[in-house]
Amino acid sequence: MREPFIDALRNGPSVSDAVALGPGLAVQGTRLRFRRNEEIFGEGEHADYVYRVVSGAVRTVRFSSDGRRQILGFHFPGDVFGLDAGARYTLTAEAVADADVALVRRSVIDALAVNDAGAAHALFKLMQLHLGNAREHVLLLGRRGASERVAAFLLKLTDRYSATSAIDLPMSRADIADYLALTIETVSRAFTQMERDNAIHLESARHVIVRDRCALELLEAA
Amino acid sequence: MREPFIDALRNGPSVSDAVALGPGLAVQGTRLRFRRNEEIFGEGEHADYVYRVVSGAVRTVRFSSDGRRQILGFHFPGDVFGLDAGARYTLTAEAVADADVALVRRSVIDALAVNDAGAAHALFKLMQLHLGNAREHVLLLGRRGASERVAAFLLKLTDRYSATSAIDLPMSRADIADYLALTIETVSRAFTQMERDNAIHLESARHVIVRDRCALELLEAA
DNA sequence: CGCTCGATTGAGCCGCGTCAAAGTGCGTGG
DNA sequence: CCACGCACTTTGACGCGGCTCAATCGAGCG
Repeated sequence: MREPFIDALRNGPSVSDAVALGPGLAVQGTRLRFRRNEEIFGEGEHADYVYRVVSGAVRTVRFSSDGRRQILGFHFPGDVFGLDAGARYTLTAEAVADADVALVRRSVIDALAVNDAGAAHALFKLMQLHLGNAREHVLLLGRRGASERVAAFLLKLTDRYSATSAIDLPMSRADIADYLALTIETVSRAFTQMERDNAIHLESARHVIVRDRCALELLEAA
Repeated sequence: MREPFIDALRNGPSVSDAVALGPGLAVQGTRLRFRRNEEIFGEGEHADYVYRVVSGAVRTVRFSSDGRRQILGFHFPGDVFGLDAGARYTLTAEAVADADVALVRRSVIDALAVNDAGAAHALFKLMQLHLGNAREHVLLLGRRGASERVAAFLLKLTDRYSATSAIDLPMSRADIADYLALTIETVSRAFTQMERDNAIHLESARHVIVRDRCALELLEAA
């Protein structure tokens, strides 16, 4: 059993801090830093904490018995993760890039929800959001081809996390592939094809510039 | 805008009834009957009610712009649906077979949650359950071949809804295909192959008997 | 400068989708 | 009760999109 407060010693000093889990839902928490690919919590562990990304990026993952992995979601600054979970986590969370995360004891959250109906409602809203994301993910995997998936992925990133047309990808091609249920080769080919079609420009592998948003939206809908 | 109480007149008499949405979460509600393929609520409508299956079966669906549909889930007696949803439903619910459903005004639920922390917690647990199901669905679509998906589908049905090895399928091959993101032909071939392998016996198209559960589990994990 | 990991590109193959045609069961009406 | 019709299911032939295997390329870092 890992213990985040012990990790705090490994990862550097932790600070007590106000953690805003949602609108009207701020509680006292701790802050931790994780390095690239470091595990934040693992499937099956006691779900004693709820997390929020402060900086960097986090992925939530599940591994199949055959060794394949499926990334359930990427989480960026402001996103909450680990809230879904009963007694134990049902998935693993890892840092995609070096990340600062805030964490709050679940017991604190539970106590707050009992006394504060507004807080309980905020938690419910968060679950709605996560459920909606999971549903979109099902749609993405169920009813779209490779290039449509990649296009949808890029559009989602621009909409949520970037004010400009430039996207910084903190994750590898392997991460993208395991999120979209494709292979790295197929993802790479989709990027290349989009650049040929002048829909995007690959400044580098991890830095994409959206040239023609409409072209991507067309691809996504296909 | 459709109004369930008006539907009630169309569908027959409705009765006021205690509706148990979860452990320690029973409220006064109404009961309605829907016929096979009838719409219970549609994507985009005001989400004024939460539903629970009393008898029969219900599917939740989303349609793509290209006309393809994805079934997000099947709901059987005891299952709650329509709870996820903000102001409006984000998906459509239809009766797979003739179904009795209980419905409760969302305002009643909200009011209950404000005053009763236990009720709020029960609602949260329901959302956790739904989120877990959606995640399993992502895993199913992301990392499994056709026969593995069908095997997983059958096992899920046996585990949840059947005490014996006999499964009554209320849904068509098209429904199964749109849930598993396959074609009806591929689903049909998977069934046939399983029967050849003596894993199941197809008493009829809608009545499956599991002969070798281990074979199915082996297929599922593949 | 060279090593290593990640990304790209290419060739070939396989599983599932597509198209097409029987086959089956069930409800309806004669 | 039987005959018909329609909807659903099954089966077959074939093509294509994405996976596999393999080689090359490129960038970050010691």
